[in-house]
Amino acid sequence: MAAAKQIKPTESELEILRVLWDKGTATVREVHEILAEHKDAGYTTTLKLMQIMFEKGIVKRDDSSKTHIYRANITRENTQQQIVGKMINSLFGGSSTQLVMQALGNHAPNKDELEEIQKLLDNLKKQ
Amino acid sequence: MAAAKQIKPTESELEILRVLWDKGTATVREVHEILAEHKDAGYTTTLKLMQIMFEKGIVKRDDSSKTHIYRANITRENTQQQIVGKMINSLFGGSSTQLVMQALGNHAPNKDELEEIQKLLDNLKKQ
DNA sequence: AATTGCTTACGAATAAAATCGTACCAATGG
DNA sequence: CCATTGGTACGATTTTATTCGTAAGCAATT
Repeated sequence: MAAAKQIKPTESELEILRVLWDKGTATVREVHEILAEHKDAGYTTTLKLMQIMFEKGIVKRDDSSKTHIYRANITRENTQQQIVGKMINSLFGGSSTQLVMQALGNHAPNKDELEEIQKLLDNLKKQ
Repeated sequence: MAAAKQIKPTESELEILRVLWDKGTATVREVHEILAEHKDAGYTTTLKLMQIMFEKGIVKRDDSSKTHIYRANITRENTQQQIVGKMINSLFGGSSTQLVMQALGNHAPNKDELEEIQKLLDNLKKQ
């Protein structure tokens, strides 16, 4: 198995990744339009960031036509795992439970979600 | 009520805060000794960071004697909430459930912890 | 009184991230 | 054919975070 990539996207890179994860593929302009709704930075800034991400291997791109088409090269799941893991260690003294309590306490889920969590919990209990 | 502080500690600042949260109060040297176990940076680096944190209001200090005594000026709970909240939005599309599943799935808690989570879950279900 | 050791203060260097201006290229429409 | 439009490339600047060297104060010890 290939060594796990130990890549740590910056805050801005994460914003871009979110768009790519949602859309699957996107051009710089598409990404930029979406980011611009909430953030204000010029087009070339987004472009440059995506170029840097390409150099780092965080995204792939198809440059066969003039307008390049980007896609994420790391999965949402892996990135989540990476970041959550680090946060558990740095903020919750290594206890995932503490994190879970914090998350549930402050952002209560609805009925369906509660059920889902219950199921996972039941599974964990069996082991 | 005073407006909630929207302070975002950096990575290094978080390391220092962890020590202060654990110990309650500490001198620069004490903090530094602990950090130095895992990280390698000079004493004045830690000092400077703590001075900056003081300017930002992240920590308080008692400078009545030569060796200043520091303590955190933001709570662990608030900071956790802040950071977890942001992560839920930026990485999990606003769904705390997704974060919880991720955390539990990859860092399974032990029996006692499972019970604790179960209790919280039961409480949430009642509402 | 001089030396040593521990402290804070603080400017400055370095590193990393984000931003933007400008050049340049290709396709398109007049 | 030329101007316009929309794209990439890329150097330079700005901003933020981190690191450290050096000065200066103070107290204890020689």
